[in-house]
Amino acid sequence: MALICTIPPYITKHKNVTPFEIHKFVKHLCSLSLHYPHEFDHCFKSHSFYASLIDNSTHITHLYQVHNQLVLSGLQHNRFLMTKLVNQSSNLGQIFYARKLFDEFPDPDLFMWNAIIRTYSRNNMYRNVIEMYRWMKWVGLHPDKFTFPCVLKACSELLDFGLSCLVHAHVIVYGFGSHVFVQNGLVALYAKCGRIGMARMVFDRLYDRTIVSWTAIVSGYGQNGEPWEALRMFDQMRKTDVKPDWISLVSVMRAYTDVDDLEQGRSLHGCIIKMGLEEEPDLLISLTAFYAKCGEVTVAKSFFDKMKTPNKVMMWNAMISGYAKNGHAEEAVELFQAMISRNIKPDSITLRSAVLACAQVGSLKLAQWMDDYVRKSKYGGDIFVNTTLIDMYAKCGSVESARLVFDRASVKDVVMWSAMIMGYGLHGQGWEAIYLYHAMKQEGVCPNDVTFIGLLTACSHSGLIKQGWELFHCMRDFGIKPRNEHYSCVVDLLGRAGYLKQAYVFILKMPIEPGVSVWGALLSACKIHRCVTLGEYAAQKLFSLDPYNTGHYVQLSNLYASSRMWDRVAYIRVLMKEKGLTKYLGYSVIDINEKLHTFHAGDMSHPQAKEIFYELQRQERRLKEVGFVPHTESVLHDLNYEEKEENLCIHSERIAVAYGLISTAPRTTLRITKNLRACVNCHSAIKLISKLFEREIIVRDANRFHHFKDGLCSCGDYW
DNA sequence: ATAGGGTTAG
Repeated sequence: MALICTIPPYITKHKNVTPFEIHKFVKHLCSLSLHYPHEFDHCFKSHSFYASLIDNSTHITHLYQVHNQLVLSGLQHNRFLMTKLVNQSSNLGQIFYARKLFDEFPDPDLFMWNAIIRTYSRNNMYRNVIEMYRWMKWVGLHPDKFTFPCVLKACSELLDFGLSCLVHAHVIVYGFGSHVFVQNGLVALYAKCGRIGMARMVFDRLYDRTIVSWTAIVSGYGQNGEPWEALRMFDQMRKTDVKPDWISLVSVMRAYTDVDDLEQGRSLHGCIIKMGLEEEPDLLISLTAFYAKCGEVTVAKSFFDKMKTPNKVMMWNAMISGYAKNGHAEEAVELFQAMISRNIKPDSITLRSAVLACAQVGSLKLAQWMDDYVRKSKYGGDIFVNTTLIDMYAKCGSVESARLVFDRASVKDVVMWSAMIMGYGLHGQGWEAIYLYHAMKQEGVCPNDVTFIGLLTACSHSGLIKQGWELFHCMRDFGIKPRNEHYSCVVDLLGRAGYLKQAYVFILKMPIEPGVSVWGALLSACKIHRCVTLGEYAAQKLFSLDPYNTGHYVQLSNLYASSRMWDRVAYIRVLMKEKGLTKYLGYSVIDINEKLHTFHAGDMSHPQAKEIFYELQRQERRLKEVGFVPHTESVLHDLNYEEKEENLCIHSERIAVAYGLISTAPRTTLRITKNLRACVNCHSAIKLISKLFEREIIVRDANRFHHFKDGLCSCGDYW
């Protein structure tokens, strides 16, 4: 037959056949074979003919046809062709069809088993991988060098260390103790299980290290919080003949991201361009994450915009988390909303980053929207997402909502308990934090260093001096070494109670070098208790440790102001000018009708400015009526503010309060976020306003929350 | 005939 002589070489040898042509050809052959069965015998019995058809098929219907034809030709028990069919089903993502073929095959051999195991591995169905592996051993087959890599991958994804050890034992028993592919799998496996030491041991014993081995160890250190070691290994790799490929560079990029080394990362980016790997989509994601995390959000955004497949969740995640981590919280939220409107499904990491961004925006309305979204998604039970939600609500001013999330979470670990404790601490609810700590121990959860930071902060924010002191000493019972954050809480506690000398002695006895937070706490205490000499000493330490932070100069100036040492106040002003330090501009944000309104000191730019200032005057009159005396010294000399605005005596938080009062129904709680510390004068004024106008007012300043109610503040006038 | 490594992050 002329037809058959011309078509088979074309279809079997030419790789660029379109699916349509195959489809048509198979159909054609099948129909012809019904009419001329004998003429086609030689063709339908040729294995290479079928093999080629299978390899070139691009749609499941092609496979159905080939399978039908195999059955007709009595080849349905041919191991070679049936395995090929399973493999190709796997390539086309047809997991269930692959399994059906496997199940129908009477006596599968090792090839067939490997094919079905690989199918599950490629589709991230790791439980099935293990199930098939166990079954395969049960029927008496020995796993080989093709089985183990898939099984090891499955162990590492399931994070089952016990199972991993068992499989490692099998590797040795079946004689693959020094096979490179299998060993590479072991390196990656131990690294993922957090046993980087074991990973390194396996790696060191490898005598033929490929790029895959190096990538496994570099990424292993990266995943285990040792980016410096990861970079050191990469350096070592470069001294060998092994050439980096794009997958290995993903891990190296991540290490540079973690150590925040913009310069080195940039130079690696240069190498990537030279190697012609810049268009590699997944490497582009790593580059985006790198630039975003290092603060170069514009560069990152340009990569993001270059993205070819706009539904790659990881790219969105890299950009959203990058924005969130660099003070571009609003952009992060906008991008998240853009993602949803484009119908791209966020994953749990997207949600974590978006929630983190909401926490930074500080709007309770936005926080509630985010919470609703999470609850409707399939990540409502995700322990990471819920922990971030707790943190978000606490930072947006509603510790009650944070508690609701905490209570509805079915699984709780240390980090979640700590986040809730930290939330209470932020709001000065020390007793709640301590109750929660006891409840946590009752549940059998062991506290860690972060738990104690939360507890000590809670005690210091609520003035629970004795309790804080006791808790600090409890840390030893859990084998936790105090860090600077812990010490600074204790200094704060002692300072609050007026034990300034004791606080100083406590610092001198610290077994580690006291850091910025410790001296900062001492300076604050000196400001409250007007202790100039010790305060100056603390300030000197701060200036040498953290010379470009304006806040320390402001604190020292406030200390001088509190002691009416105006010449010193003026001197600080000169000092700051000499050092070229500019004062931060203070601003306050209030959320009214789901819109954020930002005010600077003396701000006249708001459309309702007239009404606001009328309200402010009304407030001033009422305050004077009840005998309120402004703390003129701190107002006039508070370096938080621009000079001309100081003269106006109208700080941003007061404007926000005034606007809140005229824009909301009586008794509505006002929630305000301020970028700097609260000033003494505004603090006293708002306390009175909360009583006179019967409003609860919650102000988040740079350090903590102030709950104003009935003329009092939750901070107890110490901050 | 079949294989291995990587990326966001409370």
